[in-house]
Amino acid sequence: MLNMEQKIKIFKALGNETRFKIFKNMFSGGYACHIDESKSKDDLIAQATCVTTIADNFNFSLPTISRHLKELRDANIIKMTKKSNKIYIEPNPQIINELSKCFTDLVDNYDESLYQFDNSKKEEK
Amino acid sequence: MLNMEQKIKIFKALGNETRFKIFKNMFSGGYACHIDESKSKDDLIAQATCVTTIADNFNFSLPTISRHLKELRDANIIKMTKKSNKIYIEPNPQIINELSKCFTDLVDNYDESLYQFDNSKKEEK
DNA sequence: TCCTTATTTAGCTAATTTGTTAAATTAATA
DNA sequence: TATTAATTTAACAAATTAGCTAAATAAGGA
Repeated sequence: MLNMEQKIKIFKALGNETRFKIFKNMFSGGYACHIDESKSKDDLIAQATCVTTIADNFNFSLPTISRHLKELRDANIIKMTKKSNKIYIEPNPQIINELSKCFTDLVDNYDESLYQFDNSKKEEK
Repeated sequence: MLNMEQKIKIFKALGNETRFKIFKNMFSGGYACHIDESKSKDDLIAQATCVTTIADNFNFSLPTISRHLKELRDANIIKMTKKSNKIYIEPNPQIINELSKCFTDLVDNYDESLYQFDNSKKEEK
């Protein structure tokens, strides 16, 4: 389960246009490429991409993108794995699933709290 | 459907501790109170709370909380309704449901894109 | 070993955010 | 009508964020 601090970190990370785009592209396969042909195609690392590849998609300097990636990593949204002199980046779907669950829980609890005041609404569920 | 700009606005809004707490309390009923006894109990406005009540829960000045609430409203996370000289505040569960759906969609799409590389994983679903 | 590639760190500036208090606005109430 | 209550706006300061370039680090290849 995510604690409040972790959730806020995730929101902060995704509340910036550049980081949000990286995140989105990451998950929708925008950067995905099979870099290491010697590796099996189900090897996530081989499919993932590196800092420079991501930076090429933006008009910002490499160090700037590097720092954005660090923030996404600190928020646990992406995983970064060093392999030789490159860093391979993968999304972390688990954390997004958890976050999604937090939201639905919150709304479900809210719906329930409304029923305390109004029993007629129970039928709508 | 939420566009990118709207999503980023929501993340930015929730990426601040004070605003996150307001949001959380809002949904978990922390501030909920039946203010207007003359109104039906299923009247959301009557159950909602006002700016000063929320500010009482924080060690920040009223204008500061007022501005935080404005940001939550601009992100469509809460609704603010003026009634006489008070502003009644309710959460907007719809937007949170939508956001939650965006996340699950993203993860689902990501999972699918993985299956393109590895058919053996399809059974796990 | 020297050069190249990939990435991060350091040091800096500009922009944005977050807080403050004081003043303005709006509506209810005495 | 004068006062009080609820809220926002304005003007400002401090902290944080987001960008840059230059330098440092780490690994691979000639």
